[in-house]
Amino acid sequence: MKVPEGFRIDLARRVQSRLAERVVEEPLGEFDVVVGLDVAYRGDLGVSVAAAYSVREGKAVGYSCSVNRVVFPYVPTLLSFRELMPMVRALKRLAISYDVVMVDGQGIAHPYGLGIAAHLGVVLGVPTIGVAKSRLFGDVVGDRLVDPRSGKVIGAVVRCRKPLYVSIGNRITLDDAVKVVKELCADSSMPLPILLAHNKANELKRRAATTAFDKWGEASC
DNA sequence: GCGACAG
DNA sequence: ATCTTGTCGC
Repeated sequence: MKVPEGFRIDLARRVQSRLAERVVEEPLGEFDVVVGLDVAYRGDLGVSVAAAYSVREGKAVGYSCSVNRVVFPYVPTLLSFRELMPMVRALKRLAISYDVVMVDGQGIAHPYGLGIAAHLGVVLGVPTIGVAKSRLFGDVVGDRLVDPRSGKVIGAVVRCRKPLYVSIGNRITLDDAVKVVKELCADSSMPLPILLAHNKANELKRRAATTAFDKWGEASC
């Protein structure tokens, strides 16, 4: 799949830069329910899942999903244009309320300061954390990710089984983001909420609907 | 021009 | 991310 005809990458950059200015850094405070978001693919179908995990109860307390036609290719730094809508749709279907959302991808550790976790957080005005399995932007200095242009800290390297690149998405501080991730790193390679979403998405994609798509390319699941 | 590059 | 079964090893 190629970038849609007429898509202006230069304008996409400006949108990212402007939305990045809206990222809010503030303490998270008390929290219980953490939602994990992930998307699995099958051909041109994208299956997104929101998994709600209660720290207090120590178990999953709810799931929601959305099946969508993929409309944009994977392009480093433009992941939002491929996965943001599917993720938002799954999250909006979640019945239970939550305190913070963990997204499989970067927060502000992005060349324009707006990885998918920050993008989703700003658009929905909700607290988000970016948790990536690999690095996109920033220099690794000890256990920190530093912006090579400004020298400012934009993320942290947190070790679960393998190193994870954690950065704030919105309405949280890096210290709180790291605290949340560490607290949910059980024994897997990804924090529990994201792992639950990942597994559920892979389970659902095997029987993804081939019918009932609406005009926006979304189907039930 | 060359190298890097979330999922 | 996805295409893909069994298999070698801690």
